[in-house]
Amino acid sequence: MVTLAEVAEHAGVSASTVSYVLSGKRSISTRTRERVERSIEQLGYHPNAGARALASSRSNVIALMMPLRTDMYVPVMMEIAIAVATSARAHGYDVLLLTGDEGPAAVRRVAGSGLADAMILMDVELDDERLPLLRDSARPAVLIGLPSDTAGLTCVDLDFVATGALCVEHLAGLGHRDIAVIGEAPAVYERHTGFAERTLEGLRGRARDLGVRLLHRPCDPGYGPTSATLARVFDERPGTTGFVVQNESAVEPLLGLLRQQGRAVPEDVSVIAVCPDQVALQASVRLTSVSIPAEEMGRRAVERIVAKLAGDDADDVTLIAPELTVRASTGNAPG
Amino acid sequence: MVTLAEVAEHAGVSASTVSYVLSGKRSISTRTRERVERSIEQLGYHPNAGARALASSRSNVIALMMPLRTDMYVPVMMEIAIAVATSARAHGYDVLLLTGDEGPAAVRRVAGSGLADAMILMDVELDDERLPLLRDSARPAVLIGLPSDTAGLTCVDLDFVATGALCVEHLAGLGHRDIAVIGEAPAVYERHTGFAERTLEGLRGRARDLGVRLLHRPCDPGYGPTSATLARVFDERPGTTGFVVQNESAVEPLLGLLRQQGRAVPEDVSVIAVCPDQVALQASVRLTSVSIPAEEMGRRAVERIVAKLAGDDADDVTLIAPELTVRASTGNAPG
DNA sequence: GGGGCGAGTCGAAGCGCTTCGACTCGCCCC
DNA sequence: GGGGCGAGTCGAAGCGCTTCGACTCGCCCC
Repeated sequence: MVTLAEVAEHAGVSASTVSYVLSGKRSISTRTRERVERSIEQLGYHPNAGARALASSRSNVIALMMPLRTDMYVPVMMEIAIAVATSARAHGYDVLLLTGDEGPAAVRRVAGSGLADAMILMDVELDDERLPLLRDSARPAVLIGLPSDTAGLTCVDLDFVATGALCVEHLAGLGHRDIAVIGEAPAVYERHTGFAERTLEGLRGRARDLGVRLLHRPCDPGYGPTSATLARVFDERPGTTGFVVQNESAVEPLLGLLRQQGRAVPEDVSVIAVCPDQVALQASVRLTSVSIPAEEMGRRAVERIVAKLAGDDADDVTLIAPELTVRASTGNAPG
Repeated sequence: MVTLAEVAEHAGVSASTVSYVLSGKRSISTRTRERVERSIEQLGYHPNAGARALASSRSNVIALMMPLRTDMYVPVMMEIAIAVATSARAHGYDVLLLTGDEGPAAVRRVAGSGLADAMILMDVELDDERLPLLRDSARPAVLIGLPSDTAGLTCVDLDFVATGALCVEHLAGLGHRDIAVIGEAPAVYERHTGFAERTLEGLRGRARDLGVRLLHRPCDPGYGPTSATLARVFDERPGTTGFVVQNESAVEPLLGLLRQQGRAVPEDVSVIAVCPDQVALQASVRLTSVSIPAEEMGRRAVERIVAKLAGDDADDVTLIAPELTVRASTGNAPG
């Protein structure tokens, strides 16, 4: 391993000068800077991360806490993770991958050891057990998701309440009076996952405002559960003409089942999904959807973290406004 | 931040004694050890990661290089990543998340800076540009995937050649003489991704041996491309009765399309998939499949890395034998 | 009863950086 | 012409650990 001292010797300057060339914290003459840069290049020098962290008390690492479970929104999680990693690198940070199963202990460990300067948390529950620790911690944190009480926290999320409202509005505007919601797996609601609860809140609120009947049914992933859920819906509300789907793995099964039952989309039944654009476009009917801006969520979270590490200590909630794209799966209610 | 020196003072011992309690590298009396452990507990001490890395030249971090692209096997990638993170923690390591877009530069940076002690690489191409660097590097590395030339490298992968062979064998054994392969996206083959090419090799080889006709068609993700690919297949080979699907996003569309065409599965057409068990079980027909053991791949990669970090410097290739599970989507060829 | 040995503990050095204070030197200004 | 100032550079200290050598002490053995 090449050290800074070796670079200094090679360039004929002191170690501190090399350090200042690297950090730019003091002015260096062009002549010296170029000489040092040439030595760095020639020797293939990379600053030792541990030494740098120890001396500066900055690791230049951001921890990302991902859910361990893979029962929901896998592509969204993955896209967020990749966006976080990519944006972090663009700001000079690396990303440490933590899984949610370590829980609060991971927060303590990472904060205490200086492994990371800050953390980003995904899969936030309404009353998440990691929150008290984050509020106390000296290290900045950003949540991707929204707990019940956001006081003292910085959050980035899609505005899922508005998302739910938007879906009902769109369907109601087309004349649908009986709307069914195919939701996430029951387990997702049982642990009070923020986005699922908030979407429901938005759906119900607007349905009430507009005098539309709303039936919500959680749905385990896959064809079988979707089929059972659909049967139950038509059993309880035979007049259902509008569907809101917030469950990626139910999308294609639902479309296939409706086709089999001879219900045309959108002539007989309208379907709107809350999902990434990619899913909406790859389905067998091009879906009207509210997109989940995973890349933007990851990127914005990193931007907030970087700002906080640079001294901005405001806590705030960034809600991304939902965008509804009308495609081929929604139309006027029949009759 | 609490330091080791503060723990030492609190416990009334020297700093080195605390260090030896932590590492267990020298014997410590039970009395002293318990006193130190109590102080650590009471003060909430966490060793500083940077200082530890600097002094020991070990970061206890494993770098995981993931593909940036999300055009294939997202759930598999995600499951591997989670398995790597979980197993790494079980062995006392943390995981640094790198994306593939930094390429060889990332390998140099991580190795040179001591950010990580070792690395795991995913999404390996047959002639991957990162390989020469890995062969030279002093730091251990494990590939999840298989390049053309494995000399000087340690790899873990499903035996995709055997996987391909197994699929053809199963269908041929049921009397199918015309088999079509719905493959990954064209881009996956264009960049010579190891697993895709190897599966094809296995499929073709065994088809030749058994005198079965094989038609391979790459397929972009989604319903539209699957539909077009299927039409092309039946156009070129109207007698096709067996399908091998190695493309997760084509599975449900394919089943739906066959149903629409009035082709019963498995009475008229047999379908076998190469995919995680979860996908096979959630499809509209319970699929006969060769499973992709993502969790095992991630775990084994970590085990090999940990062994190498402990001094085992053997290079070897771990090929996981494929397992075929017969479910409801394959049966005797018609007629 | 003295020598040797292992268990247990300590002190100091060193890992490779950053950063602070101090120094030199040339220029500009009154 | 002397004082002040900013640009440019250096040396030393210090960040919080690990690890090596050395020391003490009690026990066991011949």
